[in-house]
Amino acid sequence: MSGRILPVVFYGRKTLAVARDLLGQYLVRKVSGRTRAARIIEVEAYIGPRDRACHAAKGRTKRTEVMFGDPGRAYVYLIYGMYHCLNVVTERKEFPAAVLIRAVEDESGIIDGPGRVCRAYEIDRTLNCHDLTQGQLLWIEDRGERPPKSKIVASARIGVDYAGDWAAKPWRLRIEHVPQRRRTR
DNA sequence: AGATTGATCCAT
DNA sequence: TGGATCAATCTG
Repeated sequence: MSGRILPVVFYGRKTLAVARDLLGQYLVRKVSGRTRAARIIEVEAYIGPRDRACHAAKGRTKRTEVMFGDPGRAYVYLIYGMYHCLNVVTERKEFPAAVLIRAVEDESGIIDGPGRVCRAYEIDRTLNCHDLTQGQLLWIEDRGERPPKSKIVASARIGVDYAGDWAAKPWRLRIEHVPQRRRTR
């Protein structure tokens, strides 16, 4: 099974459009000679220097630098000293924005939560800044399984209460028929 | 509800 | 250079 590797022009668009269009696409990971793929079912958008939930709102630092660069790169960071989160960089160069991959589905079932996705697919900071458009190590491809717009449900982003008004933006997108794990926060 | 865990960032 | 913070998850 294979599909069309998403090119730079896919990523270099408005972040919400990229986020929506990433749903149903396949995250593909090649590690030690084995290739695995998982369908993306939930994402979150982080959009620009004014979005207080976006790491780049704190400025351009070594960590956030990749978000200011070319679209189609991976932004991978360590959170709580234990888990990794995978984002894809969007928009034009110099405009910091990204889409967080929050949940996927593969033959083993649903992998819910960005830390679990990275753990299951062996994604860590060695892949930070990785070019997702080259079909090597890690990429995203279109297998023609994108959901209709009517099946996408939007809600507030998770774990960004510190972001004031920006926390309420409905920038978390999920394919609706996929059951959601209960969350207490 | 509380513990875990370490890189990062900024104020002391 | 220390210490608060954190796009999370696991165990109770």
